[in-house]
Amino acid sequence: MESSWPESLLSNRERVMEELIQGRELANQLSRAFDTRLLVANGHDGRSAEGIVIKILGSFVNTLLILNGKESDQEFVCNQIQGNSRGVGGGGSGVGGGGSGVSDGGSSGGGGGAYSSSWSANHGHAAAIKPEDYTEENSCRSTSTFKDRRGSYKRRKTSHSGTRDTPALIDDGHAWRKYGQKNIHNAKHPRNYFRCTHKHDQSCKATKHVQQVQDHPPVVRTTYYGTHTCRDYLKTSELVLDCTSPRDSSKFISFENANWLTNKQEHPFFATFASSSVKEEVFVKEDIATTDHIVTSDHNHSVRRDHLVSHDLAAFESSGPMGGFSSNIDQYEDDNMFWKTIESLL
DNA sequence: GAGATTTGACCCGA
DNA sequence: TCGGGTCAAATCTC
Repeated sequence: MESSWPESLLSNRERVMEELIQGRELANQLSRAFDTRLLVANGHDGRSAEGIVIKILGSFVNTLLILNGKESDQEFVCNQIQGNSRGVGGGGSGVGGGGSGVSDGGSSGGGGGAYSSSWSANHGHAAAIKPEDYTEENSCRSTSTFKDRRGSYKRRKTSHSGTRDTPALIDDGHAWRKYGQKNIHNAKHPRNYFRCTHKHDQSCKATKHVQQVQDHPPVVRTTYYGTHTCRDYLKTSELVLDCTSPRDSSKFISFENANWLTNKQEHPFFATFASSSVKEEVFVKEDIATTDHIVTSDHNHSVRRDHLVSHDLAAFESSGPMGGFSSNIDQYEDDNMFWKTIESLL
């Protein structure tokens, strides 16, 4: 089989594999630690977990840099992460933080979640509601005045993008603003309605509905509608490894809540470690329809990174400074063998 | 004072 | 007609 990988990447394959294997090992360690609650039971203060998480991040960062033809030093990467994780732990703002932004309750320490398969099928479809639909003519019928336009909207049709069940409200990396709450017929808990904070300034059509559907154990169902068309570099960045055939879907790794204002000019990748969030989350999605693996820690870290590997090609819109990453990797999509190996590792 | 949340009103589709 | 989705004024929080 002739590989389409360039020589530089071929020579780095082993290193990539080593990094990924190491990352997997570290992730397993962390997973075991949380699963058995050893961190608490043994009186750990969380720093051991932090170290593991940092190593995992460093390993994946190394992998990505290698893939991008850049050398890296894991120790340096870890230092970058640790450096930014100090002195910020108590605060936090933006999505999920205390203060501004819809925080999804700010209770992101829950843990696992699962997307419905419909996410993949529908993600990337714009919401049925379009700005041009909101004309005076069709949105303000009857006797409503210009000031009193409550309820004047065009109801969505089929823009359902996916659902996610989690034990608690989670921070999905986007800035949401609550715009409504309704008691639902035959439902124990009210449904909360959120829209993207950038609905108006960037015409982002993404919305979501959040409703607790179960008490014991608590299950919160988040239903997403539409896709984000906003560019919030202050809070969100996404890194994609769009490297398999469309049939096999994609892998993308997102680093969310990145502060692109910090050093972004010099190296946008490392700029992602300048976050000021309070949560740390490693989210590896193997297959939306089958298996989810989520490892979440919530011990007052300043680093919050989502590593999301999904099968949704359309999910990632080459956004912001990370766009080049995707294009660099795209050309190697024929090498399924290698990426299947990576996939199995992840 | 700015931005987020609450809450009742209004509209649409089934 | 009813249930659900959205709007927007009022209120709250920082």
